[in-house]
Amino acid sequence: MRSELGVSLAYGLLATLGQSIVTGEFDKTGFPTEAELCVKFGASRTVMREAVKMLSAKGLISSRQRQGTRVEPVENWNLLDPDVLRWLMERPYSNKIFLEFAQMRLAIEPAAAALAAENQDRPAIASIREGLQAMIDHAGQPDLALKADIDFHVAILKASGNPFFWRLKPLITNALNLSIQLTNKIAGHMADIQAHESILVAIEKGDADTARRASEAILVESVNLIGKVQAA
Amino acid sequence: MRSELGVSLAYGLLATLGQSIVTGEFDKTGFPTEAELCVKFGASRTVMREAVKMLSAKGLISSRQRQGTRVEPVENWNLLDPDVLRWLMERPYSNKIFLEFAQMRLAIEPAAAALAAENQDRPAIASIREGLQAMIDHAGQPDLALKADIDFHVAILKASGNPFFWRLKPLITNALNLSIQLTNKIAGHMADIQAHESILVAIEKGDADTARRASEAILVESVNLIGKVQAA
DNA sequence: CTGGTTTTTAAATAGTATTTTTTTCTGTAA
DNA sequence: TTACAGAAAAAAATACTATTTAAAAACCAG
Repeated sequence: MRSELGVSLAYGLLATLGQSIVTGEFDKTGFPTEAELCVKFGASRTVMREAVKMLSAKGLISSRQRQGTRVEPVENWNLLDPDVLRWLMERPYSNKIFLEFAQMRLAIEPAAAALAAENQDRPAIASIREGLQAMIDHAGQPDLALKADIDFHVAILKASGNPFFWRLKPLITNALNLSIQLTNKIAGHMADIQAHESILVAIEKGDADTARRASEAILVESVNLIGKVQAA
Repeated sequence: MRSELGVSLAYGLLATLGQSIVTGEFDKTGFPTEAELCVKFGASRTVMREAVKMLSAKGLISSRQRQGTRVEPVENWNLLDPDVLRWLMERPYSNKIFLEFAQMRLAIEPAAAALAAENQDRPAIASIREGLQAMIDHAGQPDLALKADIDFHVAILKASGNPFFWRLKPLITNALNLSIQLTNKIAGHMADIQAHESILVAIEKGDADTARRASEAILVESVNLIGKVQAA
């Protein structure tokens, strides 16, 4: 049996099961046995075991012989996994996690901006500028502007030269897609081009402190905005 | 065939293959085919495929039909995965990654300390104090002091109340084990108890700014120390 | 450049091994 | 005779093996 979406069967099951778990579908009934899952999804045991292994690698479940497979408590879920975070953000009643995510960005991105100013990786800084230019060029087209906004922020992570920051790219890309849409929805809010530009200018000048503060300014604004959305 | 170490066969293979990949063992020869791996490790195809699936979930390899399995470029490896980071830190010539890791801590931990001061989660703050007390009590015993030091830092992440910070626990625990040993080795250096205590006091008082600065002080010191080790 | 061949992973199928819980049995002491 | 402790057996679930078929992509012959 082939999956409908072009992805492999195992990855299709991974997504289906992952979403079910974060929405609490197995909270009461407990997680099914391998055999039950195979029947339910019409997949072979081999494929099902691969999917289960990947879910347990993400911290969502754990399996033990004779005891079966159990959903792990939420605090063991790997929020830093892009899939896990997306599943969580897509489910209903996910307001809190948007705020917590914004708090984490507030720790990461100003530090990355400061490092980028020190690091002076010219090609990487050029892609920050490209992101900003795309934001300006597509100001009227929400989808393209969203993508450009994300590119801008991710390019700063790259320019920091620190692979730990750069590694957050898939996480941030994924989450910003949902996060920016949320803030734009309520207030008719649009990204502040000037604020973004002032980060870039500081990085280009090699002024780490100013870059840090400019990044902080945008993110504090973002945290406040999400707080407002939640109140509404 | 059962594994020697009590871990499951798939997890044993995961570790063996993961370490081989980060030390560059397959750089020249290319990654073996499933069949070759099965022969080499005497495992069944199913188990081998589970291990390969987990490695690809960590970004180290990718598989495509007919093309075989390939080692991904380093920038695709998931450094935020505790296993991947440990494998990288344990291999020779890993100095750079220690510095980069310290830079990331410098972004995260002061922010977590500030949030902890605002959050005032009493039980969590109590465990920070327990960590500090253990550092004092076991000052003469390197192993216990190391563990206490780690407990202290991790407890701050917990006290922040932000699950993204808390999620870094396995990563930080793993990496600090190797990192603190590195800094202690060279200089005959010991953890600075007073500096640690000043973070705790600020958190207890609810003074976010002071907590942030105290945490920064320790980590800047740590970054410098690692820089010195590299010079040596 | 086209169509078949080959290679390699993807998936399915069936069965064995192992572990751990639960139940049942049994022997002994009150 | 009953109660209980401990041992033995059964059962349930995952862990693992072995093999086969399918599909995709590269390769090669014509």
